[in-house]
Parts: sequence; structure tokens; C-alpha cells
Amino acid sequence: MQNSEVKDIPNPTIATVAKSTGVSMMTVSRVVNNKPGVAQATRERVLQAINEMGYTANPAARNLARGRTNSISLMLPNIWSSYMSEVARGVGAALSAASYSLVIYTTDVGIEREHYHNLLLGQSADGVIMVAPCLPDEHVKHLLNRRRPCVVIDPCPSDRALPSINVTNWAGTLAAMEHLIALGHRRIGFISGVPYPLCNAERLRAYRDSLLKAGLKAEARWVKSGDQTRSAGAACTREWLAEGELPTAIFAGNDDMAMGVIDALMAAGLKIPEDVSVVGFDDVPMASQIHPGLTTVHQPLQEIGQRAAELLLAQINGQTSIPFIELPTELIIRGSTGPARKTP
Amino acid sequence: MQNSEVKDIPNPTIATVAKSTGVSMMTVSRVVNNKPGVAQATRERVLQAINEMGYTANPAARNLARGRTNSISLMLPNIWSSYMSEVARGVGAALSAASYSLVIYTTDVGIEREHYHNLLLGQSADGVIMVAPCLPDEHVKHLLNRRRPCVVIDPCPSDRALPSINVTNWAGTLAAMEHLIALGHRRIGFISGVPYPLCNAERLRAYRDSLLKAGLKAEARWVKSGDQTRSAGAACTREWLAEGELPTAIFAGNDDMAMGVIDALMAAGLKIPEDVSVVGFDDVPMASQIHPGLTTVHQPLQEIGQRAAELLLAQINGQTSIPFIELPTELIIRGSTGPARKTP
DNA sequence: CTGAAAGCGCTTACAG
DNA sequence: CTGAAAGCGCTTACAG
Repeated sequence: MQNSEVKDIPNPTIATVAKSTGVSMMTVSRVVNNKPGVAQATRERVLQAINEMGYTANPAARNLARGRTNSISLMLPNIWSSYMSEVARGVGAALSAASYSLVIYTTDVGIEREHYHNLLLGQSADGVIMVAPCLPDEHVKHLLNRRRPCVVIDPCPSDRALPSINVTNWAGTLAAMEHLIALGHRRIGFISGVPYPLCNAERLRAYRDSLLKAGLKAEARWVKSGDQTRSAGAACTREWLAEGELPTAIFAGNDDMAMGVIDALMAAGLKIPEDVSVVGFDDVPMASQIHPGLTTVHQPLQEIGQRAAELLLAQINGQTSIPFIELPTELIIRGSTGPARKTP
Repeated sequence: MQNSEVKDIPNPTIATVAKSTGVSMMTVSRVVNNKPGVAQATRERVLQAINEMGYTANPAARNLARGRTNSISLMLPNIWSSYMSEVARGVGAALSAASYSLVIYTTDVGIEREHYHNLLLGQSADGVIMVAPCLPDEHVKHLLNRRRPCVVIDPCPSDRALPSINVTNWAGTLAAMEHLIALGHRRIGFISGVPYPLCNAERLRAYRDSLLKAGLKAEARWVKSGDQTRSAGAACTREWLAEGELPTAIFAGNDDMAMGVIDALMAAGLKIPEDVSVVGFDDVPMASQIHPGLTTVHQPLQEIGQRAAELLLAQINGQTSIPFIELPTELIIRGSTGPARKTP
């Protein structure tokens, strides 16, 4: 430890720069914001002073005066899952193209009630993008009344008239199920994510619909549910192993859980896909990196984020329509699925 | 698409609430900030109005008046790697305990030069925590002169007199190497991360030192380098495979790369640890979830973040010493390492 | 091309 | 317990 001798130097303000250059604050402001109406010579003189003093605009003062922040907030359940970080990346790309900045809030680190309320209705940002589970009922009404710009990522129930971005969850799930059924699988396990957000409910519904369609009966023991994490997928699989009978194929509601399924199967000495086929949903980057590759339902994660951001910016700029966008999914077949194992 | 009929309702201000309640702005401010000096009856009346109108304080105005933001910014190269998200989680925990909020910036989504400068020297937050690669030389001087509170996570060169948090990179690497050497490994490949941050340089140095210490010679062909990502680890491994000779053990500079090594080995039909042993560094959560488990050098990721936050808060509150904290690492032996394969 | 004035919505410091 | 005044550092709108 050594003690500092340097004293705090106060941050230079627009007034400091103006005084030292001998111009008005207005002129400094024009230079800082790169606006026209300043003689070239003056501009250069001011710029030099700015550099020398290390002046940076105080964002609080600027936001207050402008009445906007030029930033939007993104509310996610977490940021460590690939789904979330890919979506966030898409949002970031669209925003930086529009010179907006992005502030990410995750509910897993526990945003307190009050802070949450502020983010949604307050003026910390010009708008908000939420992945659905982040949206409590009680706030929807306010969002609607106050017309704070916002976009929801997830199937949004029709009675919640908020702009939203969705994917074809039902059709994607159906395609994967048909793939498994065509491979001869009859005992297909399904690990559902939490019932809300609705995308998980839709996938579970599609799983049941596809069994019906194929003339197979849905047995309760082949459905489990987890909290979307890798370890939840492993836990469900270990339950099946402990119960003594395993599905010939396991379809997890998202890729993270599917990887957990693979963890547990491999730990039990089983081969994929020879012993058990595994399917996921999302097509996160890692799905193609593991061995065998994970068969999964692709959704355009970055595009979802990008479109959400574009929608939000449009609203901030005055658009009043309430779009409900649905993006396509696509079944990606990799090495984790194969013909059903003949049961003796 | 349906058109909105509701008109924008302006955000209520402290003045709105004051007028509707018949008190002064000062009284409303006291209530909002939960400060003493307001009669119970008055307080309740104001609170009711606040709820009815959905008032939330304008953060820009508040920050400007207070001269601080009650938030800190965390600068990371990315947020998708487990290392980063674990560190971020630790920071978040410590901050929320102190009622500070956290804003995360990642350099991978391309913070532009100017914005970067603002974050470091500007007043968007009361302080900043940086994972080292985020700290360009040119800014260090300013940080020192201006005495903006900051903390660096990484071994910080002694000439950079900034508070920092480190781990025992050298000792941790040595422990892992000794483990491999004890298992009979002589051809040990090392995949180094990028040379800056310095932790990677330290690990590479320790790799060489340990070979020397064991009387083995360091051969250039057994050292490769990658950009810390899973796919980089896989790529390096494929290079060795293509070159026709493989190390009996591969030590990757971080866990993400180690998992990439495993991807590539498995894709080539090799068994771990029978054919090749694999070691990582970090002990991210996934290291214990894969099969076989990854032998790795544990570092206390969340604690790193937490200590960094505590250090920063201390500085914000006026502490002027410049601590250089070093946290311990620990070798965690799991299934990915075993006796060296006898070469015929 | 340049500047003086007013105001953004809060809080701090001072009076009563 | 309550309030009137000044000011935080900018920008917008208006003059010259």
C-alpha cells in the first residue's frame, strides 16, 4: 500500500472550457456536439482546450437538458445463457448502428422491486426491451397507459397489447418430433422449461400434439420439467435413469438442458445417439461445437435481438402501431440423433 | 397492427406531486428519499399521490443535483465467457449489498473510442472496474491524474500504480504441471491465451519454468496460442493432429479453450484421459459438469469480482491507498487427467 | 458565426 | 416539521 499525494482535480465543465478559450458556453457546446455554425479556427481552438483539459460532457446534465438519454435498457433473466447473450448481441448491434447505447439488467442478480419499477416506467432509458419472464402483470397496465416505448421478446398473449418478437415455437417443435418419429422413436422424453415464458408452454403443447398426430399416446412419465439450465437437464435424465426405464430419445426444451442430458447420459456410460438420441431447441453456438453435434431447432437469436431493437427505436421515434413479429425456426440435424434402439 | 389511441402522458415530476398534494417540492423530495423531518400524516398523503400518479424520480436530474450516480461501471472484454459472467456476478453481489447499481460494458460489441474515453474519465458512473485487457496505456495517465476511482482485475505491472486484484497464476500453473509430470507426461502441449492480459504471460512463463525445473526441454512445437475461446482450443488441437504428432497431455490457458481441446479430441475418436490428458485454468462452473470432469486450476471467480467491488467502493468513499491484492489458486483434479500413455 | 437567457427536475443548504 | 432560493451542467430557442 502506498499513499496518494495527488489531489482530486475537479472535472472540467463546459464553463471551464469556455473561460479558458474565451468563447461562450454555447460555442463549446456546438463544438462538443459537432454541430455547424462555428468558425473553423474557433472550433479548432476549442477542441484543443477540450483535449488538454480532458473534458467530457456530464451525461446527467446532458440527459436532463435534452429530455432523453439516447440509451435503452434490456431486461433479461440472466446473461450467462447463450440464448440471452446472443440476443443481447443482436440488440447491441442494432443500437450501436443507431448511436444508442445499451444497458443490460438481469433479474437473476436480484433487481429489487423498486428499481425494477423505475426501469420500466422511469426515465433511466428511452425505452426497454424485455425477455418475457421479466414482465410482471402489474406493470403492463402502466406501460400501456404511459406509452413508454417497449418491446417484448416472446409470444405475448393477445390481451397484452405490447409490441413483440416471437418465433414459430410450435412448428419448430413439431418438425423435431417428426424427425424423431421417422427415426423410429416411440418413447420420446420431453424436458419442458418453466411454464412461463409462453414459448415453453407452446413447445410442450407441440410435443403433445405431435404424439397425437402420430397416433402415439402421451405418457406422463415421459415429461419432466426443469429451469432451463444445463444441470436441470442432467438432473431430469438422472431421474429417468433412477426410475429404471429411459426414453429412446430425449427432447429438451432448450439447448442448455440438452447438454445437461448429454452430460448425464455420458456419465452413465451411454452412447449418443446409439443408446439415446438427444434434441435441443435454440441452436446456440455451442450446439455445433460439441461432439456429437446437437440436433436442435434453430432460432435466429441475434436477429431476434436486432429486430427487437429496431422495433423499439421506431417506437421511440414516434411509431404507434403495435407489431407482432414472428420469425421462422429450422430443424438442424446433427449427430446426436439416430435410429431408435431396438428394445429387446 | 393496430393503432394506439392513447396519447402520451408526460412523466409526473416532483412539482406535479407537490401541487396535487398541496405541499412544497422539498417535502416530496424528503418523502421520496425516505428522509426524516416529515409528519407521518403528510408523508402518507404524499406517498399516496406518488403511487397514484406513478411518479418515479428522474435519474438524470437526481444525479446532476447530487453530483454522483450511485452506480459503477464494469468493463469486460465480453460477457459470454463463464469467467467474465462469474466475475460480474461477484461484483453485482457486492454492489447490491451497498445499494449501488452496476452497468456492464463489453469491448467485444465495439465500444467506440470516444465512448470508452467517457466511461473511464467521465461521470457516467462513480467508478470503474476493468478486466485488464480493457485498459489502454493512454488512459492510465489520466486515471492517475484525475484520481477517478478505479480497480483493475489482473496482474497490474508495477509501474501502473492502480489498485488491482490478482491470483497466483504462476503457482497455479506450476501445480498443474507438476501433477502432469508426476503422471508420467513428458510431451505436454500448452495453449496460451493472448499475451496481454498479463495473467496469460505468467501462465506461459510458469509452463516453461516447470519444464526446466523437471529437467525437460521446452520444445516450440508444443506451444500454441489462441484467443481464449472454445473454438480456438479446438483449432490448436486439430493443428497438432494434422502435424501428425500429439502431446500426451494438453494444458490450455483457460477452461474454455480446454473444452475446445476436448471437442477436437473426441471428434478425432480419441479418449480422455486414456489417449490424451487435458487440463484447464479457471474452474468455471461447467468444468465440473462435463464428462469426464475437467482437471483445472481453480480461481475464486466470484470472490475476485466481490473484492474488486469492495476495493472500488472504499476508494469512492475516500480511501487513497493503492492495494495490490493476490488471491490463491488451487489445483482441482478431475477425470480428464490420467497416466501418460506409453508411446510404442 | 456567436452569445445571453431560461429551463430540464432534482438536491443542498439555509431559514423559519 | 416545512418551504423558498440557488445551483448542479448542460441544451433549446431566440437574438443579434
